Amino acid sequence: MLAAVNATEGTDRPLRADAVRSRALLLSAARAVFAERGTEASVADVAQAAGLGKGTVFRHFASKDDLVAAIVDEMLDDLIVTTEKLLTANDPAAALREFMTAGIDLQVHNQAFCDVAAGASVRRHPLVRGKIERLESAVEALVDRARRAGVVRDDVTGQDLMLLMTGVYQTAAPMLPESPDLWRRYLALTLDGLQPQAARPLPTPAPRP
Amino acid sequence: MLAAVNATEGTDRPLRADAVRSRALLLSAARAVFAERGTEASVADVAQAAGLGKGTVFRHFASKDDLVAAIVDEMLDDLIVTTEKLLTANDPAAALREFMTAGIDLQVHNQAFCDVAAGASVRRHPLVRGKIERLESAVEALVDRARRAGVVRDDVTGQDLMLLMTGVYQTAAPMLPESPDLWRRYLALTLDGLQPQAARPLPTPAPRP
DNA sequence: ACTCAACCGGACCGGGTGGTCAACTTAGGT
DNA sequence: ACCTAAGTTGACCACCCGGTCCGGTTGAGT
Repeated sequence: MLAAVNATEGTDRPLRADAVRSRALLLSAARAVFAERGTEASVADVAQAAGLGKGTVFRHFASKDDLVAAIVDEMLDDLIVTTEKLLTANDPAAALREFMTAGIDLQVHNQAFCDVAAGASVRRHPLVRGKIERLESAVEALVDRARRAGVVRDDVTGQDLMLLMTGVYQTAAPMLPESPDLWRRYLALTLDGLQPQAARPLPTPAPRP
Repeated sequence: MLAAVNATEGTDRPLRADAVRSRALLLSAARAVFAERGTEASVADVAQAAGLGKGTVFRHFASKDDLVAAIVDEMLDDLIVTTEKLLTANDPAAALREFMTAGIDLQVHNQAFCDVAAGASVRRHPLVRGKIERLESAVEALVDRARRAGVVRDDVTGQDLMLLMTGVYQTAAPMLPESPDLWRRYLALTLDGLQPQAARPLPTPAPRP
């Protein structure tokens, strides 16, 4: 009933050796299954991929949402590290382009991240909310720097960049099986639209944060 | 078993009066339900909205896919008419912009069309495939005209426009409840990227049709 | 070696899906 | 008025899902 020993360990007694092993198998399997089939893959599939029973999943994670959130959390950590590294890069324009490339590439290779980027309900999970906010501030800083360097139009915001990252992917997504690199075409086109030279006034303001 | 009297009528005996009425109620309900909740809304929900039993749905449509296809077919007809009308408009640049606006607006107000545009399986339905191809040629002609008038970069294709139409919507989609007009921002940004003046060479060719 | 709490597994539950069917109702030609 | 084929219905089926639970297993402190 109240066996909520999930999330970060260490708060309670240390896990037994077999439980540590199961947890690792579970996370690894969930990473693979959610990457391939998205967050809608079933708990039973994850359990089977881990070679464990379905009940074991719910021993380690109170709900499927918690399991998904744990995996998404990892992915966001990676992207945050990448993005914060880019904040110290020499070329602000290249840094911005590389952030977009990294974000889209992640979606191409990870269906679960597509779901998150496109607004899956796991976004509302407290663990994930916090990470998204941290990613947002890193991206905001990235755009600030590019704007000050005059390499992007000055009416564009960090949130715009986040949304465009998913939008560019979604643009190419229907053709993904036939043209796995098509997203680079639309990324280039979008980056052209972000140039200061291309700027015509935008009709709708960026939404409140 | 072989009661496939669906699709266009007239090939078989005329429908009985009550069947005509039921079919109309069904189509009308399906239009509303799928528009609001997408193609994943259940057959039972459509039946209830029509005030009919679930069995009646399957008398008129052999499968849920066929029902969805019938509704999507109607939507595509509307968009095709709009697009072909724009082929005779005076301003090729405005025509192109209006096509994008119409396509995105349709997605905003019709969840089922979002699903189709984003690659839902109903795209493979023969009825829908044909209509999409007809829409594609109309859009191709629209882009040709704009390209010849020099108002869009010359490396852009009709398929690009189709994909960008859904991409722009998807870009703004996560913010739709809070900012229902945000898509206009990203449409403007994308149109800026489509200007000949903004053009830098695209890294990936358009996919084979 | 013994013990017991921690752990595991899979049958099971309630709810939802697309699809089927036999019993009932009804339209419409005679 | 009547008869029959067409139409309607909701219970029913098989299958899937997330989540629960209890009986059997096992790790680890003694």
